[in-house]
Amino acid sequence: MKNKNIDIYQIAEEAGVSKSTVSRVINNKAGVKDSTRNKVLKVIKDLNYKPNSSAKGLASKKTNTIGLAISDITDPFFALFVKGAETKAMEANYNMMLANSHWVVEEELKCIQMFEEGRVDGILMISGGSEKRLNNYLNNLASHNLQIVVVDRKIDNDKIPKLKADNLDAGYRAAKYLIDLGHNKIAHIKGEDVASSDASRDRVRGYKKALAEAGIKEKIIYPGYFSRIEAERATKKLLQEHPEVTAIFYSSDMMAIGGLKAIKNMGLKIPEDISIIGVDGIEMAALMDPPITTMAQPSFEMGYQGMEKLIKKLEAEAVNSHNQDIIFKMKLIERASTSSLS
Amino acid sequence: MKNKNIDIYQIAEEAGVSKSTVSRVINNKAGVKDSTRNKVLKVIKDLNYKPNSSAKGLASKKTNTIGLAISDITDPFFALFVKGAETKAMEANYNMMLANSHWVVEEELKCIQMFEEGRVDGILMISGGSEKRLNNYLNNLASHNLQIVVVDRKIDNDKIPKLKADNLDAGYRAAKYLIDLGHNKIAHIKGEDVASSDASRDRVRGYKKALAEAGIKEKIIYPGYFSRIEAERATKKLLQEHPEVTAIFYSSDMMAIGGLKAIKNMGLKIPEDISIIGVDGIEMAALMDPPITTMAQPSFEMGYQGMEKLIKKLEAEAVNSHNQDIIFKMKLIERASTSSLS
DNA sequence: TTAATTATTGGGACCGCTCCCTAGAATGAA
DNA sequence: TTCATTCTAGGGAGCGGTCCCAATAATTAA
Repeated sequence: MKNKNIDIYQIAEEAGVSKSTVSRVINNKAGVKDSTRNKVLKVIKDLNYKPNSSAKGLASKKTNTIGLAISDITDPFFALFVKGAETKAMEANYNMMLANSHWVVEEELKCIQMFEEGRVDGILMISGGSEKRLNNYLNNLASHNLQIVVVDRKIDNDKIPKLKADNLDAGYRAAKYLIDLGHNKIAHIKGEDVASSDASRDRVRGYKKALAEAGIKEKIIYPGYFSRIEAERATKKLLQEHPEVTAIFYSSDMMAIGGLKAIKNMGLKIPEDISIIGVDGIEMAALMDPPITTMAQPSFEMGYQGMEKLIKKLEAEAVNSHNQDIIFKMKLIERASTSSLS
Repeated sequence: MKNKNIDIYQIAEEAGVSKSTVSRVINNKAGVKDSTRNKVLKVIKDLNYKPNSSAKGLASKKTNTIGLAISDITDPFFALFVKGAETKAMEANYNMMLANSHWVVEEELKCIQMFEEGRVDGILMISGGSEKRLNNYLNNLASHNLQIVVVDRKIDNDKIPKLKADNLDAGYRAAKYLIDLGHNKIAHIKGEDVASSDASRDRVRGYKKALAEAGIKEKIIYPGYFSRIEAERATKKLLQEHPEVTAIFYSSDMMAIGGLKAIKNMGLKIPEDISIIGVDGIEMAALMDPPITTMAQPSFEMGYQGMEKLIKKLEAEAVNSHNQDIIFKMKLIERASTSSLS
């Protein structure tokens, strides 16, 4: 019933050459007379032959696919990241396996394990999980010969290149921006409460640094857990407990959006009464009323370059020059949610 | 230098059995004494052995991965769809390859071709491309033994199960809802201009049907190309040319969001002056000011069930009962962007 | 207890492709 | 024209599993 797929032997026979020659042609290797090559190429085309990737992978130990592990594809930041990674992968003729960890470490682990079965040549991972598992990655890299590139993750292994946004700088500049506008009662809604997100922690540090530099003593920080809903609640609480606040720096745009709602609901005006600024640069922030000022991350670029670096490592083998980390600066996008203190 | 991966032979030797027995254990097949099984299992665990998927794929003609072809991962609707599909895949222990076609047919084709190299057991595809390529899918399914499930795509092949949202019904109910609110000057911003999107076309038909039923003669339709920006423009034009309009039905939430901006910019109020309703049910629509009423698609569910059907087909082989199509009804979510005509 | 069954294992032929090694063809030098 | 070189092309041994079939061990029936 099932249609047998054509294999390299059939091409060889049809073209009147050996499978070795066909293999050379497929892989574009030297040592084949042009006339022979063309003949084979024609047969391949005519029969619509597609080399079996499992066989190829088995024989060559190269699958030409890379595994991408992320936390949540519905998060606009990740989505853009994936798009960037995918774009580069396509360009370089790589396939991409996607695994969503839904923010839970167990699933993250499950993903990596799937990748370990020799399905991929390398792994690009971006996630904000706990540090505890880092050992595993070390292990994986060591025991299996998988190349790994991580994004926004602290890991102590110089074989693993790291890309990251400069979160400290982003936090610093966001707060500084508010300060320069004349604010001095500046609150911060941070991401995580516990120490599981480097990004959040660094942004908090940046915020503190800017305030310290400006001689502002009071640091008002509430946790928003990177959740819009939580941030909405936190904002309400914050504003009740600190009615003197005139500006809020949110560790993500989604949280800023939640905050915006809370602020409006309290009858306050943005930016007249409260200025708000977020982080991420997702499209949604620009569509709010008012559009929200933000520190934008180059998500697409991060995905693209992460994939690029991974592929380079894969293809360059020994060259160790590909192991330096890449730091991305965020970009301030001024919109109508912030204004100077009048 | 490279660490040789352990293979089935090493497990066999270590456990003092043959590779056949190890294979049986791995695949959980009957005919192995419990004591033997446990012994092998222990060795596998101790050595952290992971069967090579390429070898497995080659020998068994089963990769346990499915290919997902979508148009744009950064579109919230697709993202949720992917999440649903991914969730089901994980549950069933399948891997997922992701391919983004960026809305261009050429890339869509490229994706399929990658999938054809025996990397996947089946393809789940959702896209609004042109019909012209359908032949290819027929071909692919016929010549290679790939299972295919399509979403929101018209294709004349009863071997290919189709899932789709009931777009006609959605268009009908959206318009009907507006009519029931007392509106009778109802415009529609449709998706595509050309005949390339079934979804858009069906929604237009539903809109027309509702108006016809209500005895409303004048049908005001402008193209919005499923683009926020375009819809913003179209809305402006529409309102200039038809100032009598009191309600607009957009073929997508993103377009409704664009429209909302245009309407506000023209100094009109929503819903006092103009009621608007979208389609999709993306989170963003709920966050606008005012929150936008919409016909929500069960995107996650569609992804989940699409994947489920595909996997069932894969594992049931001959059983043809898995070929019926699945139709999803959309759900009206009333929000503040619509109100009755006063 | 012994023959007849049945439950467990081992052996070996592929799966479709890569790659090393060798043989034969073509080309160039002497 | 002959011999040394350089090109091309073919042969065959894996890669790490699956799976059918035969062999051996354990059970059961007679």
